[in-house]
Amino acid sequence: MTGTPTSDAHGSDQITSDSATPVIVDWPTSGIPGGGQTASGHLLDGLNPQQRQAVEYRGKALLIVAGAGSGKTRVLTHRIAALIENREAWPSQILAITFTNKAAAEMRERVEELLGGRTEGMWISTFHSACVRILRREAENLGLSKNFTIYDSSDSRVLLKRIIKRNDADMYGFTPANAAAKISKLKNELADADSYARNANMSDPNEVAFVEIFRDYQRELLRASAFDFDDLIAQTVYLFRAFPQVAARYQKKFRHVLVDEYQDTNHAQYALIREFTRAPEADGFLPGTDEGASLTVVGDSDQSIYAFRGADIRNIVEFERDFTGATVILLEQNYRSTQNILSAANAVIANNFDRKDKKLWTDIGDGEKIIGFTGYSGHDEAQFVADEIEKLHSDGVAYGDIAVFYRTNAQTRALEEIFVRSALPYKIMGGTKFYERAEIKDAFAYLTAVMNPADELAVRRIINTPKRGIGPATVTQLASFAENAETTLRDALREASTLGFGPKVTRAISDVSAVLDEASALADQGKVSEVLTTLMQKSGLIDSLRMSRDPQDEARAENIDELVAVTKEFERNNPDGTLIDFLTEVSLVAAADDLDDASGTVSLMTLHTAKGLEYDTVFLTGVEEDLLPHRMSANEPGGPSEERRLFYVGITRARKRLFLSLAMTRAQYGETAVAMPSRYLQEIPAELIEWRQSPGSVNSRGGTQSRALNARRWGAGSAGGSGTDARALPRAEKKEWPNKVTNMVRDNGDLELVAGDRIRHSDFGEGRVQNVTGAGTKRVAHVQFDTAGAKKLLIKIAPIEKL
DNA sequence: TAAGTACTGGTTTTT
DNA sequence: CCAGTACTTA
Repeated sequence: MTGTPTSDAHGSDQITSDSATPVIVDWPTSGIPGGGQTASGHLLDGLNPQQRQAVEYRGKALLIVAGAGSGKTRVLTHRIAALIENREAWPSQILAITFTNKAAAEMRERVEELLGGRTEGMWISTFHSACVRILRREAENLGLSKNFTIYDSSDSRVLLKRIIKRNDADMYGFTPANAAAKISKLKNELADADSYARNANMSDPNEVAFVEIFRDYQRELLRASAFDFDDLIAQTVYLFRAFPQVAARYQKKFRHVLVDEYQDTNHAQYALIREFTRAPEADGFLPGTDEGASLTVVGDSDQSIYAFRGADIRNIVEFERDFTGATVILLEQNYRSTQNILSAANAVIANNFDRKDKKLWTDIGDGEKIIGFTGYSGHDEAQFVADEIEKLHSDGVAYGDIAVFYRTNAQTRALEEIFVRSALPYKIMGGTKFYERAEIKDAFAYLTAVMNPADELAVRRIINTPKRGIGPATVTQLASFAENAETTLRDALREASTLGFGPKVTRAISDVSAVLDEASALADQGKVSEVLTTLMQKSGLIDSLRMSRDPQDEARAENIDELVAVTKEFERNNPDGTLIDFLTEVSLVAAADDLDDASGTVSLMTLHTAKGLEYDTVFLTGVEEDLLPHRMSANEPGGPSEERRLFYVGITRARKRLFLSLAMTRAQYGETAVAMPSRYLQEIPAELIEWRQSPGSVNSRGGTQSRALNARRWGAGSAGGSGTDARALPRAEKKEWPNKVTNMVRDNGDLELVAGDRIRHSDFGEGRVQNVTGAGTKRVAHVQFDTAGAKKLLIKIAPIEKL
């Protein structure tokens, strides 16, 4: 222990309170390569020479260029474990930063496994969580509330919408979405309204309007004591720069900083890393003798897919220049995929110019060929995916080892419809749907209003939810009263009786105010779930949903019950957790629950979400122009290259089997449009793909002769040959394809089916029921169709009739 | 003020 | 196709 008065004065005991960790000035962080090699011996077992080097290297800066599947997480976790095991660092001196919550959770788990616990005090988190932690801890030193709210992008847009309207800036073509994008971009560059204004052409009214919006936006955030996602990073950087003694505490604490997915860091994140690894300044009491922390970054510029969000590929390309004396280690051996899959990936990515040539290789053999399929429509494609999954499953492949990828979330609709019909268990990953539902956001707004009364956005959201007769006019009056009295909207509610509203309105306002006060008192004693239930009951929200005659409101009430269950779960996991902790977690960890219950189900996700994951079998769907590359990025500089990397990321997720599929027509905005095969498809050597149905053999009018030939040729080789070929003829006669599943019979009610029944299905024609399994609404009919092969159908919603 | 209707326009990826 | 919006009416 340094035990100096200074560290106490600055509360550094707070930082290290989780253990008796000394803030050691002369801790041996570097220059002792191999110190205690024996101790980490088992940590080197099974590593190849490059991986081993990456684990053992000790120096100020290390860049590990890790190709897809080359074991980077393994290297990173082993490196951390070795540092601890060799007593080169305490757990609390480690800061490991990942890009997603999922990656952080996985890393923690694996380090824990290697060390048998002993990760107490280690910071393994995302950029955003780490920054929130620091900002909450330091907020009060800076005159900010530590109860600040974190605005997600939709909150930002709501706020911007009001500002734009107020400023009449829509005249200049500003929308909440484009203003938010522009502001986000600037914040990622560590620019603020003033610095932007200095460089902007202020004779352009457009620019003036924007600067105005930016300023107002930031002012409103401050007034509400709120940070948006980008602020979390940028404000932490500002904090460190403005208060070197605060920065020094963290610089002394963290001796080893490790950053995953370094290619996806933006400028603000880069600056933050620089701050963390800077040598701490003398703080007036202690000399600034310490060296900066050692930095390890892992990345692969071929997997940079977040440039659209400000990720700066130069951060990784210029790493050696930025950090003098840096060492670079290259990991090229792939332990994940078959050679066929890697060859396809290598061939595709080779088309990106200005990249360092890098070739993934494996010694596990060629494996199966990539399978290609072209459907008539998105539904046809989805049916293919479902059929193949069923086939694999009956061959013993677990659903949990299968994933389906797509470029845009809109593509899930067709997949979902077919999967539900086919009774395939699936889970959509990363779709933060639950937390985006209106009723859930309402519930959060109540909690937020309790935690941070200054948050006007939250108060506005709940003030008339449920409807209590407080209309926009009343809200505007309240807000302008607050503005004039230089107080908050929340406080204005308390003054309602003095503001001359009608008795009914006044009463309604005071009631809301009282409910918030009551909950606030409760919040001081902990128990998030009690705060929530109180709010939901006394505000009348839950009752209004239960009483409603809108059948959907029943489900909404259930969602709120579900949220209460989430808070209880939170209390179990965090006995000391406060309301602040809960709200922080949910605003930052929208999709972390994906980890646990995804087993036993097929995983559906976007290509972006897929990064960092791997599956035995991968279906990469919608490999079409305008989708991949997406039409929005096709014309942007660097767009097609980034989309190619996205494709590359998708391909390299597959361990054993890769399916590439596309459709000739794709439904969008309710209309069907003709789709073209993606340009990237032809970058894959033809001999690597076995086409079940190639793009050339299908045209948009339906089946063709060549298609039939083709289908027979490939169909003979594939197991069963059930679906695809046989459907060619009946389908070709149809004028329209079944791309509007929603319009069909959705509810067969209690249609009774037993083995032996004949049925007719709108797509598959006639067939005989073999078997019925499941119960209630989940009854599934196993049907042998005359022409379309065997299918599983969810009886309740399948478009079928009994004959 | 609230509820209901007609209409628009927008649609990439995410912490 | 959908959500969100503007406009009507009670």
